[in-house]
Amino acid sequence: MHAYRTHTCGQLRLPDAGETARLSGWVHRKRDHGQLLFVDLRDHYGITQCVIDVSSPLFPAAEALRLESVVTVTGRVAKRTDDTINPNLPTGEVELIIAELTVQSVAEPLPFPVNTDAEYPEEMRLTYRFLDLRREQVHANMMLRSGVIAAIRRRMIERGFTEFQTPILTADSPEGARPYLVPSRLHPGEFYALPQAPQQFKQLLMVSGFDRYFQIAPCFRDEASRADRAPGEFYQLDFEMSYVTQDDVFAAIEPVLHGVFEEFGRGRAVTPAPFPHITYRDALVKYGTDKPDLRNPLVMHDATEQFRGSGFKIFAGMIESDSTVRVRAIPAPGGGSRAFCDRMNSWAQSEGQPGLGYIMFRDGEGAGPVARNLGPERTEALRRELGLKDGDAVFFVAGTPAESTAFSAQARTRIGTDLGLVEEGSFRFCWVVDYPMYERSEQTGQIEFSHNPFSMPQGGLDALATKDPLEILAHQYDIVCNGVELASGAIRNHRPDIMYKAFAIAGYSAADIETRFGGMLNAFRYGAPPHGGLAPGIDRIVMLLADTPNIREVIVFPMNQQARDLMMRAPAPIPPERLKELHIRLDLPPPRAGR
RNA sequence: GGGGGCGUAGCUCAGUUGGUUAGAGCGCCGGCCUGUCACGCCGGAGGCCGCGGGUUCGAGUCCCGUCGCUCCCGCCA
Repeated sequence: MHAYRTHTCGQLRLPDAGETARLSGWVHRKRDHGQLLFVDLRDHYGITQCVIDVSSPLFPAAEALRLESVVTVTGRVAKRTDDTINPNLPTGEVELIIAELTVQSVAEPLPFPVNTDAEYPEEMRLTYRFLDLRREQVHANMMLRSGVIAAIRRRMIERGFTEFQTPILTADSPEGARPYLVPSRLHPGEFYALPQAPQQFKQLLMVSGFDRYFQIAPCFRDEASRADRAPGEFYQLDFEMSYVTQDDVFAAIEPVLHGVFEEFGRGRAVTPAPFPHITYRDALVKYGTDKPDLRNPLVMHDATEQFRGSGFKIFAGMIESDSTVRVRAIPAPGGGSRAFCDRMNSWAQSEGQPGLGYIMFRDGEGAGPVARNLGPERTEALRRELGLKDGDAVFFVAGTPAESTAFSAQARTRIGTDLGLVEEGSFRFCWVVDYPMYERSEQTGQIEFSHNPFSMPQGGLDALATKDPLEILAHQYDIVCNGVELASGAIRNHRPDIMYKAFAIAGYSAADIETRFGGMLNAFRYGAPPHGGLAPGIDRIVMLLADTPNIREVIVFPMNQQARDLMMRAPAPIPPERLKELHIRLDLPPPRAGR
């Protein structure tokens, strides 16, 4: 008989009754009846009830077992009597009668229980991640993640993509986030950088003629974390294609994402391909964000013209004094009660807003202070434009884009949620397209790239030469699911002449470009195919499928919010002799010292 | 860098307008229990109330500072 097991803890069934079996696993739970003891033994595959009574010489040893100790038990598989079957357990029709018992590893008292789904402080969970990972939900999340990655890989290969491993130790490419730097022992004073994304490598692979590349790619960024953004490192499904238009990229990835979400979505509805397209500009008007959650059916309208010169002096005055002010109307079907409107208004005030204006529709006309001041004609025009009826309401958010766009998005979410309009149990995808190539920095007032400097501007060199930079759109797109930005991508700029011009507009000299992107730019001088791609975030995909807002629930060994690995204790100081070998001396005091 | 929330037993939490000896559930230790499956019953141990300072006759509670965790803004093409 095998030293450790003949079956897993999830394997035994009624037909095995009468056989002798050996199981190994963790003591999940014990139920001690004094002269009769049940031990639930758990491994990766499941739980099997083992039983022993006082007639056995092993009984005292079994009674003394600690939760989470690792044991091997051998014995006869017995059919349970009808009244003791556990229908909640796949192995619940049988139990193992313990005849031999070996403790392989003793567990000390646990810092927190493993056999519950209760919530525990993250600090504790991360410090003892190996215990946390034994818990059912977290364990299942990691299996989900592994399955998703395997399915992605299979589907990409089926579609003719080739997987490559691009370098981890590479050059700093200072166009985006702060990189992690790695000192070079062989080259004093010089540093490698960890890639923020394999961006330049994947473009170089297109220039190298491989046509279709992908990688489950680790990416490193030394930036602050968020609940949905891991600090330090994360993974992307990075891919790139040659001789493609934007629509070709969409058509290539939609079936992969749709298929993966169908495969792992446990019956939740998935937007059928082709996914809808929304321009960046439209998204801001209709949803107040470029990450719209389409499960919420509410679509905002620009109501600026209805308020211009109207009797509702607050908005009319704002519109008059600042030409960028917009009034957004958020329809609220079924929201036409005083109680609901007051509640939304109080909520807006609790968010630091002056309030949330509204019109209620009843008896064929608008009610409330806004309607009174606006007058029946404009009110009726609004009602018709928004398709509202008696019992409905419309809310208004006014202001410049900078001060009101984000709040309008919050209000749309709040109103849709409170009215119970948000669809549940579904994945709603869309493409957000036509991002602006440039924007004006709010801090410096300078023109800068709004999204990705590698994007091809729509209209090419001609557009760069003739148009107002702020009017130029890029072949740049995002894919959004349920309000989560899953990926950004672009048709790339593969023409050195257009690159020089594009960077010049953002204030970079030719020498800057040579320094920063010289490797890739040089490659473009020897025949570069038009190409483009996308990079969906693996962690975000698994978060959506696992239905968790916290990215650490889908990463096997995550760091905490301060980018510390509490289990492995990283980062950590380095002994002086190691630093010396790396030609590094720590001269500067820590930022907080000496206060 | 900035803002919000939290910090009481190993864990989850309660703790009144500031008032005697800071509680409960789970876990741990001991006892009882032969059909449970979150087994049940009885008992016990376990606390610098994050840390420092202040107000007060008296602080878990109020004030100031600080540290830690977390969420958000900045940041993340």
